[in-house]
Amino acid sequence: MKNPNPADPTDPTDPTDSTDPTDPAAGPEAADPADVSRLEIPYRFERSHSLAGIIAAFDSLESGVTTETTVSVAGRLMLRRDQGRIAFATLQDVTGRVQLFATALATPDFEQFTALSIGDWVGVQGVVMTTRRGELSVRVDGWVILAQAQRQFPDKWHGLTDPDIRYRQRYLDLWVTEQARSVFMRRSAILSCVRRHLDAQGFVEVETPMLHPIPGGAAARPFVTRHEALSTDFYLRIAPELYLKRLVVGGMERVYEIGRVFRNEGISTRHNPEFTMLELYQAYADHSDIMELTENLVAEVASEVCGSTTVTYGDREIDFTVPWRRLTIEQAIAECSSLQVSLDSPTAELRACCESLGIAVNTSWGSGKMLLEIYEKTAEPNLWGPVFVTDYPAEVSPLSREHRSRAGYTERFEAIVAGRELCNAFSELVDPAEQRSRFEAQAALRVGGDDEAMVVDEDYLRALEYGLPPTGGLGIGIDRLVMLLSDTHAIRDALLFPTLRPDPTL
RNA sequence: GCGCCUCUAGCUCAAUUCGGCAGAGCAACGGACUCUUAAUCCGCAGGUUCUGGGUUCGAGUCCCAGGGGGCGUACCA
Repeated sequence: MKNPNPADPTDPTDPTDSTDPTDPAAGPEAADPADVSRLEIPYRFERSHSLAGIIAAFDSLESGVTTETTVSVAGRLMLRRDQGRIAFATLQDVTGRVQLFATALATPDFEQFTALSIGDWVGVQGVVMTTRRGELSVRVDGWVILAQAQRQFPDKWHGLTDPDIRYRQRYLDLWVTEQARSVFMRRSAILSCVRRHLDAQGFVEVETPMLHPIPGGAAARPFVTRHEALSTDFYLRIAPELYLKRLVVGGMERVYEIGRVFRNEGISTRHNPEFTMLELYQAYADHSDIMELTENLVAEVASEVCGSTTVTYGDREIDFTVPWRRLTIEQAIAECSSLQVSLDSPTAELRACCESLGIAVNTSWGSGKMLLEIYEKTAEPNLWGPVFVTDYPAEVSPLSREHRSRAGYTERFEAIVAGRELCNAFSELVDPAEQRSRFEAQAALRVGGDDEAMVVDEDYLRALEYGLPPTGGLGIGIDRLVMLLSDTHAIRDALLFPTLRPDPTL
């Protein structure tokens, strides 16, 4: 540490030099010895321990012990208990809280220390000790102010409850809402765990464009933006899928991307206009391989991040232990509603079924779309899971390969957990001619007014014509995974800065 | 987008069915206090009651319009 005593009286930059109230030459401006705003802010501070690190290292210290170990710590002052000639304060950093113990004898500029405000950032250096009551503390043998809180912090006990302030001023929420801190630390742990597992299996992380000349890879309304130099509109990507499969054509046999995708659709407890998607593609694999990969990945992440493959979600438990259950769409419908329907059912029967469920049937819908709607209405919200729902109709799966033994179906599956889709995956459609006709069917829907239908991507078709080997692909909504593994029920609680209407008062 | 609910001090909340002087705790500020744990005690200050209209002798409260947020719903992952 360059400057072991931040308040060293021999240090020419010591801020206390300029705040001597007895110095008549200082004039009226030097009136208040406790005015912290006059202290100089250093350019760096060398820290020896995080606060959790202090707790871990001195866990078993008995009451009333003063060690000979000097540490330096930093964080925000969150509580202060002045006691005359001594003072206690609670220092907090992202890892935890430790008490500071200051005395008029041991602490330089004691008066200024007790004038610190709640929320001020301080760096403290001193010996580790326990108080008579046994509270692990750092004695303030030296200290510097690292930043002033010029605005008042929220109530030290109640914190923030207004969701609007919590999301708009996340920088405050993170200090006063313990749960918010833990969710975001866990989110970070989940992401690094996912990457570690995929890397270990030989997957390569890649980055593909976010500005797409043609929106593709999903059915969603895109955001449009403009590149001035090229005089061209671009779309913010709604999925990286088609670029990742181009990379498999290019010989990158196992690729994944974790990144933001953008969909110009509604905001709800489960939807944010920008969200994080994991997509991966594995050459030579089919949907069964991807199912195994998915359940193993999620179970391992749960185990490492939550300590168990069984986690609590709301008032129930989710057991991610492998293998997960598998159900075809028809089986899922039958189990949840006792309706017996499939692609083989007469169209009139499917239509009647939709109408009795209150689903407004569009004339452009085929049997596949009606079957999917029936599934989404009757089964999906009632499946607790985790369960793989398989064999989606080709009509609603324009990028999936036909089922090897069931005509009209594809080798596509979704994992359903807590009544919601966690992932979407399939044996990839590799036949360029078939892909062209699926795109054209989508384009026809688009002409019919469906502005979420896909458009023909000629370059992607050209790539397929060079040859895409058998490939399995997977997309996982990372935000939803974070929600499931952190027991949060609104996506904005899993996002540091959820999309909000701009504050009209700013 | 639609429906319902909500907005009071920096923060958390009060303000008597059905309209009658806008208040408390914490924080801040001044003071006391050598082992506190949301420290305690004394004192002081703090308001465009989201905004704009209206009804009324009188509006935080009732009505209308607008704004922010929440929940549900639709699209969607």
